[in-house]
Amino acid sequence: MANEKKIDCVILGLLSHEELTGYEIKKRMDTALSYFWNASYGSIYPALSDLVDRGLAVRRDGAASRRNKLIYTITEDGRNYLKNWLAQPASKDELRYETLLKLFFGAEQGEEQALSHIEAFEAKIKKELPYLLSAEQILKEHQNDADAHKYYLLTVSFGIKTYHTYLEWCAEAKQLLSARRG
Amino acid sequence: MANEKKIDCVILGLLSHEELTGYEIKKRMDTALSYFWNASYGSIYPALSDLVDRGLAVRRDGAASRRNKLIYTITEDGRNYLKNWLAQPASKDELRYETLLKLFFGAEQGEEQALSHIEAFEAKIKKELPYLLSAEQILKEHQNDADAHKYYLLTVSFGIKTYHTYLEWCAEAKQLLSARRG
DNA sequence: CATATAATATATCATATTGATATATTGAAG
DNA sequence: CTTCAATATATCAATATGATATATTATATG
Repeated sequence: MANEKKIDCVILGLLSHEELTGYEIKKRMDTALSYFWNASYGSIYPALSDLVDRGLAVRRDGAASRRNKLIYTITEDGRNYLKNWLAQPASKDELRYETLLKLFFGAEQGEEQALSHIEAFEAKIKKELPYLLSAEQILKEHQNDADAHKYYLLTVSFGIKTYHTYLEWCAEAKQLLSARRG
Repeated sequence: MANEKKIDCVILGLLSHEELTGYEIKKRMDTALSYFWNASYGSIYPALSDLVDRGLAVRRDGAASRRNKLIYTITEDGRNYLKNWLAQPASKDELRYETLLKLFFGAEQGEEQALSHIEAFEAKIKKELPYLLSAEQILKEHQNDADAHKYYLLTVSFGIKTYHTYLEWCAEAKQLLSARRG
């Protein structure tokens, strides 16, 4: 055990909520999960075929309705596989912030450049925050509709809290760097 | 441009501060950078050989002093390569938090398990926080010794701020889940 | 109504990275 | 004088990214 591929688990997790196409899975990833998890088409599509081969998901041809849409549904085995993975402690939580990395080596670049990295980061966070806030709004309203909403809300509130902290840090960091220039 | 491998840039960045062995690079990564960047031996050692081949670093045999220690130093070309990369905007900032991922799919596992994921996360953060706080202390005392310290301090304060927010969130999340049980 | 554009949809592949493991030396503790 | 932890380099299968190719459908615009 504990050898589960992450991509299989995320996909099964999303399929545990609803049946989806590969494209829709990527969209969910880019919206609902993007502030704590990411995946590319290059891992999603092969993983979907693999999950079908292993009987953890089934593929249905949605062509009846329109175009070559392939719809995936989780199986009982898939649900058990997911549950087994969920029962294990999280093996890794990590950040990969290129902004922080560039800032760490700031002595090599000077304050102007360091400042512009912070400003770009700040702008990115300010742009994403409204989406999280509106998601929170909607989730709070429909809190009792589905059990999944409660957990979704927990992760959204994590995102909102950390994003606010990021903005606080940006303000302080900018001040610290600017002050030294004057 | 903009095709720089991340691993090359982190290594050159660390070498811009001081000459290091591959093992020491990994150690720096695991301590000073771990809360915003990570890398494995499997990427460090091949990258070092590659950097030497491309003239961005030089390898010196430290065997004179002891054992088969290979010490790496950044070259002028290496420094220029680093500066060029630093001048470009950060291409990606992302989290990869398995804890949040498992929590997102909480409906499939129930509140007990969700709670234990949060508790494990909380414990991990509480364990790491003191290291950041002591680093902050030391950096503040030696703030003016080297230019690099100022930038290091910026990233450390980012870590401290976000970790405190994580702990706040943990408390709220635990309460939310526990309240519903009673 | 034609057509340009954006969104939907699947797929592949070279390149990058992880995670695990193997091997050996050195320093410190008991 | 031996065991244990730390130092040190290295490799490799498995995994994931990032970029790109291709085609269809829906929508907007002159």
